[in-house]
Amino acid sequence: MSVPEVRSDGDVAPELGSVAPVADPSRAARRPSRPTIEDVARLAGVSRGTVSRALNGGRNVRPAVLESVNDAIAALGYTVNQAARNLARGRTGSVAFVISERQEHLFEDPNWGVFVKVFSRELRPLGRHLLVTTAQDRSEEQLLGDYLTAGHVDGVLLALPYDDEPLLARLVASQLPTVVLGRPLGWEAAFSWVMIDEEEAAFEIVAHLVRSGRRRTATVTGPLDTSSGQGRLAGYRRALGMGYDPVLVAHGDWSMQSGRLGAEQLLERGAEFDALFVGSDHMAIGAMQALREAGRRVPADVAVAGFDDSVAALMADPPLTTVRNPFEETAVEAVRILDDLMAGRGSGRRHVVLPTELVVRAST
Amino acid sequence: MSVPEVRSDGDVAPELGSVAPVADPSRAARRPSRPTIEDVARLAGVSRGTVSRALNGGRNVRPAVLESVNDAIAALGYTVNQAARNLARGRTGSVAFVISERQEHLFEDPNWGVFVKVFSRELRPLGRHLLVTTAQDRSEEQLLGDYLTAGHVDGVLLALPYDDEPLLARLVASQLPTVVLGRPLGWEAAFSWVMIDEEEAAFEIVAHLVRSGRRRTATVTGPLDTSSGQGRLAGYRRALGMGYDPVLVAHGDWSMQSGRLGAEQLLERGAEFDALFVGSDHMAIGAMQALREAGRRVPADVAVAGFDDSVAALMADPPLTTVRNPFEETAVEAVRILDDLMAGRGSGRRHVVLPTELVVRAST
DNA sequence: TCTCCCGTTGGGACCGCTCCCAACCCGCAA
DNA sequence: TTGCGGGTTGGGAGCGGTCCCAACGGGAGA
Repeated sequence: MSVPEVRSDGDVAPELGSVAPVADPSRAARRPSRPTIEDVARLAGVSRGTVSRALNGGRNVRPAVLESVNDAIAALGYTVNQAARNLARGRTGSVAFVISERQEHLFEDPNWGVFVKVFSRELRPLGRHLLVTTAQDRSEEQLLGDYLTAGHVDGVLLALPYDDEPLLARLVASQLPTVVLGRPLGWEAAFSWVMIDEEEAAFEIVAHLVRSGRRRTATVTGPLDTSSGQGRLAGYRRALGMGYDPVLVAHGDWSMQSGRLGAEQLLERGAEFDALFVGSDHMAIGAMQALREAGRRVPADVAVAGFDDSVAALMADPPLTTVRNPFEETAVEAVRILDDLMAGRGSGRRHVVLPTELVVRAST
Repeated sequence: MSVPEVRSDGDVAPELGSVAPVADPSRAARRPSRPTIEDVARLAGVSRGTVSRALNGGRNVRPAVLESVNDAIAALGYTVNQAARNLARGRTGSVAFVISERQEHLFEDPNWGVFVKVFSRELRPLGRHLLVTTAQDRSEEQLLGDYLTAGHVDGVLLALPYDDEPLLARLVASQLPTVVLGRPLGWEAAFSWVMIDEEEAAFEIVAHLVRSGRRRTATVTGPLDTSSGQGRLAGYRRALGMGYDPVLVAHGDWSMQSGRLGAEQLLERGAEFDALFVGSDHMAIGAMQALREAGRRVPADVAVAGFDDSVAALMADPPLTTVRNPFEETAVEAVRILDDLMAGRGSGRRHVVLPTELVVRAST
């Protein structure tokens, strides 16, 4: 796959000069062994059990003892061995972030990078790792399902599911704690999820277009087998009311390229419009390219609005009016819920809807 | 932090209707226990030790026995318990991807998302997890250093280090297997790394500008305390030879905004140029915005070239001429090297330089 | 035929932690 | 003084693997 142009296996730190390089005696250099709970116990003059209690909340440990244990921990630089703890507790210590997308291009979107970042940050204090997994197609999805339900993870954070996701059925059956990012169409009651009110947000941004004097607003939707695609279209439709006209509706798949195609379709079919609401910023940029190539000016001839408030919105020329999608808050909330689920706290599924915000820029 | 607009703690699957919801007896719902190596041994009529051998390469196991063990594994749906294996092997089973960036805006860049994706994909068959960690500032970096060197991970994949990275010193001291993505300035001999020939790539793209008839090529560099920033500037300089003129050089920090500022500086100081090489696609987009606002047309008045061939290059108008940065291959190679390092295979540091490719588009 | 050796195999001894039960201690009511 | 009960504490029994050593068996060489 990769063809190294140059590859030099250098000696061990030759730059050390006259300082004799330390000859490593053991083959698979095992790091100097860490202090264990036993070492802490010995130093603090208590038993393993007491140290363990001290480590886990300190309930039923005398304050004086707790303090001496903590001193010992600090003195030795002790940190708990997660593998041992996980084995003893019967859990795996990791959480999977499942990105069940079939389109490679969705990785272009920096938004999911925010999820990775926030998940890992929020999971760390919970003593859990983030395991990023992806499934490009059905067969990979099958394997992924096997993996997840085989007990390799304690919980699942699921991104952007399609409504026909067979994975959803397996997750439900396996009773694996799961939180869905977005609304799992058709499975709303079976899962906990965190989402935004797509419809309301779309309604507001289209209403903004109407308020600013635009007479006919077209749209390029996201894929309609996603809750986001559906919700945003519904909001568009509600905002236009009687003015809704199917000739003004084209469809895309979230990719920049599909936004371009969508706008081209609208133009080719002779639809007349002076505003365009696009289902995502990425698609909006593609659409603007198509409009420009067709000689339409933005916003003079056509006002363009996107969705998400991703970096792309600022890269566009002119900068895009859009809706801020609270990715960070979504991620934080999802981890919180998942933690409750994994700990067996609370009852049943949790459903959270986060607020969005209209961001007006020069494109409208 | 997040203020849920609506939050309903639903009952347990009320939609099940007349079907009585299963009352969960155990508090912290422990999943049905998985089959263990002991179960496999019993079913296959062999001992634990033999199953273990079969699981780990099957050396010194008779083919017939190996087969019956594999049958038992399949029949039971057995998968190894990583926590137990890690405990027994004295390893943690995870690898940290350290993003030691101070600028939040670097998360905008979808490039590092590619790293996350490829790392997790490549690490899975090695039985290791990817732990994504970040450090925004020095104090976080301190904590991160504590964490890494406390034995929580078996290896480190380090992204985009600055030359003053105190983290580098700690990693060297701790002897933690580490692979750097990019060249660790001043620490080249102390680490293994995977990089591209920044200088050569920059040389080629600037030479392309010169070849296409441009007389004066300016540049907006990346931060000069990074190897990428330095290397790309060096290539620019070498390509211009005698024509190098400091007045044509401005500096940025990889962000789109800094690209804009860099171009503005060049214009303000009255530098004359008909071509502009920008250190990254993101910065190039910012620079193009500044040029356009100053009334310069791209590419008619000024040809603009970027670097990385990220999605942004295609979002630009016109699409950017750039250099393809082989992120995926870099990630694959880095994991391969890290695996060798962690296993104690090979000797010393490894240094790999991957090839790049000039991508010519409409901006030049 | 009798060693010797090597490929196989079984099973004991951990790895480092949590969980749980029994023992202990001490204050307070009878 | 004795009995009782609850907060503390110690330590045994795993959790599910790997590793290593001893035992076994059979073919090759003496």
